Amino acid sequence: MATNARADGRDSQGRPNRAARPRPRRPTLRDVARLAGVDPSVVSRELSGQESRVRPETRARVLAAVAQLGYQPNQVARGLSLGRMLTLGVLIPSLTSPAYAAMIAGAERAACAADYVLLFAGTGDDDETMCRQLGRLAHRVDGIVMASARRDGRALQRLQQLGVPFILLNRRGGEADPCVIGDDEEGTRLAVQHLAALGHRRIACICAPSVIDTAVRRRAAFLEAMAALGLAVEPAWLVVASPGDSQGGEAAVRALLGLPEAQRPTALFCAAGLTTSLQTLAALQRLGQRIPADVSVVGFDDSPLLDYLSPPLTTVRMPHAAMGARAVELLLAHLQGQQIPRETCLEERPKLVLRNSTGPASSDVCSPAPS
Amino acid sequence: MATNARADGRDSQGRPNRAARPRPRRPTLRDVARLAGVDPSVVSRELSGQESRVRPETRARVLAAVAQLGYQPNQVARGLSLGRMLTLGVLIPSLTSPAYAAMIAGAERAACAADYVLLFAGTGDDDETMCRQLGRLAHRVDGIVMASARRDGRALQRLQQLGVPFILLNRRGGEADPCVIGDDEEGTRLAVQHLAALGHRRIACICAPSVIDTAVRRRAAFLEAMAALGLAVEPAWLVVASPGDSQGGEAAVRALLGLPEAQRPTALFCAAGLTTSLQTLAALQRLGQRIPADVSVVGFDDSPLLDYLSPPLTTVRMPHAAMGARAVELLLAHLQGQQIPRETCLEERPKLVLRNSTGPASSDVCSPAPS
DNA sequence: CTGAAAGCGCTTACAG
DNA sequence: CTGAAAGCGCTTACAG
Repeated sequence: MATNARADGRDSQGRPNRAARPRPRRPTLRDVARLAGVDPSVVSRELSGQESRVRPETRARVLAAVAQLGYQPNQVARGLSLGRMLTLGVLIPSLTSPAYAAMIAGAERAACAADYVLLFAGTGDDDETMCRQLGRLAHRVDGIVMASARRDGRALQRLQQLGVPFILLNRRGGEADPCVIGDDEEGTRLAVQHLAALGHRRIACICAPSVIDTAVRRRAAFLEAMAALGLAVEPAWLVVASPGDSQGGEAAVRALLGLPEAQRPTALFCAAGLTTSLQTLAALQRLGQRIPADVSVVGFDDSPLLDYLSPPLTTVRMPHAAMGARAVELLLAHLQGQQIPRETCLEERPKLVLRNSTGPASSDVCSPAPS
Repeated sequence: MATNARADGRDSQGRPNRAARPRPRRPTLRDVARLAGVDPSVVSRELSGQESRVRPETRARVLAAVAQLGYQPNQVARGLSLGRMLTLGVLIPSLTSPAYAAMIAGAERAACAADYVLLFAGTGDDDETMCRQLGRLAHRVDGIVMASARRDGRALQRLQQLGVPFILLNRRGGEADPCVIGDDEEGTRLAVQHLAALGHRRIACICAPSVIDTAVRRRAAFLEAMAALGLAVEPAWLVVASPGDSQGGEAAVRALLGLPEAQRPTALFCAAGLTTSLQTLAALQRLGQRIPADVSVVGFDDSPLLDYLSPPLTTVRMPHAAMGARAVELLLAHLQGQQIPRETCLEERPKLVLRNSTGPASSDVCSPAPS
């Protein structure tokens, strides 16, 4: 380390930390009123933007005083008075997951635009932690965005009991729980159609377990898309890999590769998220498969880092940031008394980001590709 | 999409959204007091944990009332009364950068442990946005953690003027600004020593521009480490790549590869962050270099995804989460009137995560490696 | 040990 | 248009 830390909190000149100097009292409404020679309520009215409630002459005095003191309203006091906190809570499984990080970034942007502020709470997608964090947040916010794809656990129930307006993000709820989800069905369709267009007829789907709401929807959409293309699906092609399992991708690959030659898929749609996709890719290569010559792979969820893989991985990119923003916008609309739809599926379409992990089905496929 | 959204905000049974139902009024201190038949101040004292200020008999009544009503104090009112908000603000360049996401995760953990809550504001590492977000946060928080490695801009000055206690995270400030940084010097040393131990004598260093505080420290530490090993450093081996520049890695590699054979580095220490490291790796391979056979590479900042690169990239891993946690802990200590050091360098050491991007210096190196 | 009062900084009917 | 008052939900001296 370059510089010595001084444990006495003073710098080399012996002055106290700037941050430790007595904090100047912030000017209040009353300070402004006194300086302008009016009643505090006048200042309040002027500042709340209620037009023409105040005489121009008075207003000038007030504004001058505000400027002179650099007055900024205390939002906490304002919140207490209004019975609103001007704050939203956001529960998030992981700040280090790119998908959720993107949702949060979008949420933050939307909140900022509405002059709301966001309180975050990490949950590790753990039910107990979610419940605890809900309790912590509930009393400081006007509404809660609960991001998670998990359907099990008691967090949703807790949320309902809390009496705080909320919206779910990235999962569906019961009949009365508003939610925002991405169009995972369309994303799945894009992946399957792309693979089919390359001539693949034996396509496997690696999905997360059914407690993950997105997994349920992707699996169903996969089956639908295959059926729509007239492609049969062997039960063995539907494999489950838990996103938390560091061996999930490998186990899935082994199961698939262990199938009799004629039944072995030529393409994999790995719908269980980024980590599992990477595991799958690595396991395939470790087991001697060339990608995409021997087997094509499409993953779910994107990352700029994917460009640097070899081969770079083709993936479905969801509009995560837009989802986060939408959740906040809807919650805010709801707080203002507007009706909001129970389920909102983003109209921003998922995109297939083409890289190099997919190619034409190898020629030893029994039947020719459909034109 | 599978389900129809009903724009009227009612479910298929015509009931209003759960979230739209009239919000039950939360019980207040007065409700508890009334139920327990005591004065609100008694309840307040009991709940603030001031021991033995209340008769056991009374306490029992109060606690029963609290339990019966499920009372939870309104933290905003509490904050207003205490003159504290029980809230910290965190400015962060990007929620989608793994390094900052990790710091934030650590910060959140520490805040949670102290019953504080965190307000986040994204800045894009843009000075104007930072200033704006500071203004937004300043009046709702007891203190601010400003995370960023940038030294330019007016955000720090703004922060100082605001009069809100603060701490910088991942950069040093002026003589009076408390900060928390990682031991980038040690991280750099690890990288250089590792490379030297493999027999490399011509080691290049790709750094971010000098407005990035960590870049300054890494470059200096690189020079020191090289000198300590008795290794000369050609000026041409010190190359600058801006983390924001999508071509930065490639340009650096071209410059280095363009050097006369005898002067060409056999190893690269890419200290400009994850993205630039990946660009560098890709550019090297695109230009026909085998890694590590022709050239060894060490990157800065880690990610689980790096395991899946080919070759997997050896990197320096900084204790980002611990840094974030420490910043919060120190700020909190400071808020309680404790003196805190002006500069805190994490004693958690950086780790060198060995993967496969480094190997012995190729045999055509002029001089043998030092034992 | 307990109660009554004042106050944190703001907002909003309600009178002038 | 402006002022005085009451109140948001809590805390904390100050008296009993």
